Amino acid sequence: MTVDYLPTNTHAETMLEGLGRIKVPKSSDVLAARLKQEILGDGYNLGASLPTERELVSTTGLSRGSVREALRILEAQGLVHTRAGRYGGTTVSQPTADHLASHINLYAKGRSITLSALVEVRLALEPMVAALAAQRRTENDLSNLHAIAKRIDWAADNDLSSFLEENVNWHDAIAAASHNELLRAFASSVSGLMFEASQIKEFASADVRQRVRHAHTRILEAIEAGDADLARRRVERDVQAYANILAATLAASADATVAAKNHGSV
Amino acid sequence: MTVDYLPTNTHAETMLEGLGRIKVPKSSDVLAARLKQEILGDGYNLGASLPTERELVSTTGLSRGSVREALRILEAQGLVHTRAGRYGGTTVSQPTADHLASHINLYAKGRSITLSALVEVRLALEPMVAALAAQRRTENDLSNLHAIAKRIDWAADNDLSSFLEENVNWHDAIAAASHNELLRAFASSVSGLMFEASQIKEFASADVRQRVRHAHTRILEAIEAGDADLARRRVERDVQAYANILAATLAASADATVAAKNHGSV
DNA sequence: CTAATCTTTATGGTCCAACAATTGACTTGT
DNA sequence: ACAAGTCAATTGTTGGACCATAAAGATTAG
Repeated sequence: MTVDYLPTNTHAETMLEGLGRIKVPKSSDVLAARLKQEILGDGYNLGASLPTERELVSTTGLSRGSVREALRILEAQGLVHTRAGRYGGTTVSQPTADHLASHINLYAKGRSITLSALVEVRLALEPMVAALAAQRRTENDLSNLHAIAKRIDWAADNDLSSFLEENVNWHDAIAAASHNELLRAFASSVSGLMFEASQIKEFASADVRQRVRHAHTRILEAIEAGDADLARRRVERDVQAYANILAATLAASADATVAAKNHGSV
Repeated sequence: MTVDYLPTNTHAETMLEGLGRIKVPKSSDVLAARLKQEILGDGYNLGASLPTERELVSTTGLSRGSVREALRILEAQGLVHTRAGRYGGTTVSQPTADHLASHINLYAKGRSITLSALVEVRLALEPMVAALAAQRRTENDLSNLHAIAKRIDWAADNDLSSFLEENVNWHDAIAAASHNELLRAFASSVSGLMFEASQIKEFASADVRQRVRHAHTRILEAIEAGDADLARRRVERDVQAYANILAATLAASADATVAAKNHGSV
């Protein structure tokens, strides 16, 4: 990949005024950007096959290594998927919700987002989620919620770890019932982050667990009844209550952040 | 990278019951995951240098190509940054808000999120953003907002395109004033998506522009006064009004989606 | 002595060529 | 008809070589 550039003429600054630093992009980045453009444009439908690596080599003039690096970039962005073997190759795909959640997690962990900041986001998202869920929940959504509620009831008295885990599933199930994919991705990511934080500190005393179960019951009632406003208010109160307990617990120990601990795979 | 696997013994299914498909991960994925774990763990601080490519080659036993593919993956996730030249190398970095926004955009575009779904998310986020902004805005935040408001006033009567663009800046400035980085990243991404959608369809008649300016004035007043509840209510009304106009416009033309058009660079 | 310039060299960027592993279609045998 | 084996195109991986970049250090000019 040849790039036009001018030799550094230190003396002749008189001309060439408007030139800043000349950045020479990497060939893999250029190819990744071009392919991304074609994928997002109207060139490729979902599941369509991109040219093979060796075809890309011949059409672009780059080496196979550079082509492969470009494809790794696109793969990390969830835009393509590659399969080895004959009739394999690189096909166009959609970024999954897990993909997005993973990037949200990376951002939150990298920035050391505080727990109280997470609560604020949750306070923004979850009431809306519940309201939409009340309007749109299907029978399937409801049976999922009932099943999870049952597991939570069992775990509350037996297994604290799975109690917290099922709690995340609960929130995700409600988010799914909202039938708004973007909202669900946001809400579930935040729930996941809260879950990790809850494992670090030791919330969820027996009393708290009891309150959570009660709140869930009332929220599910509202969603089942299709009462959006009621569901919103109850979730609002629930999250607020959780935030208060959190604040009390944090009163002594300095404000905790979402530490960069373990992470899910992309 | 050697991987233990069993030859496909089609007959002897009697034993080995619980074995599903054995996936053989790519060496670059394995290395990327391991490095990611070390970065997110307590191994590396921000700005710390990873081993050089050639060092990784010798310590991992992989080829340089595989090592570089792993590094491209981490780079696409915003976890590292590489510089060429002596004393260059790979250093640990934080995913930027733009990075996250780019991935959110990819998700939304890939899923063909509807405009009404975007409005729902906005309706969840922006009132909270405004309330927090009212509580926490600094003098700097306010002067930014005033400057943008001025530019919007000018553009409203002259340049429709830059009017819409400054509108995005306005929303981002409020989100910045909330001083909640995660909330800001979410809200700004959604604003950006709405902006693209607004360019496709032709909202923003003269009447709408006038309403927007008036709403902005009243919202800024509330934020400047530090009245969180007032700011929340006014934003709520503003977004709701926008949603209504949108619904009316969409009444005839079938519900539009966020088409996969052009995209910003990661 | 100071400042500009050249040199050095460790590092990432790129290319090439070859072989291994994978996998689904095809062929063959029974 | 079904099972097993063969084939071929494609990604996966490796090794080596060389180029481009950039900052520290050495040299030179004034």
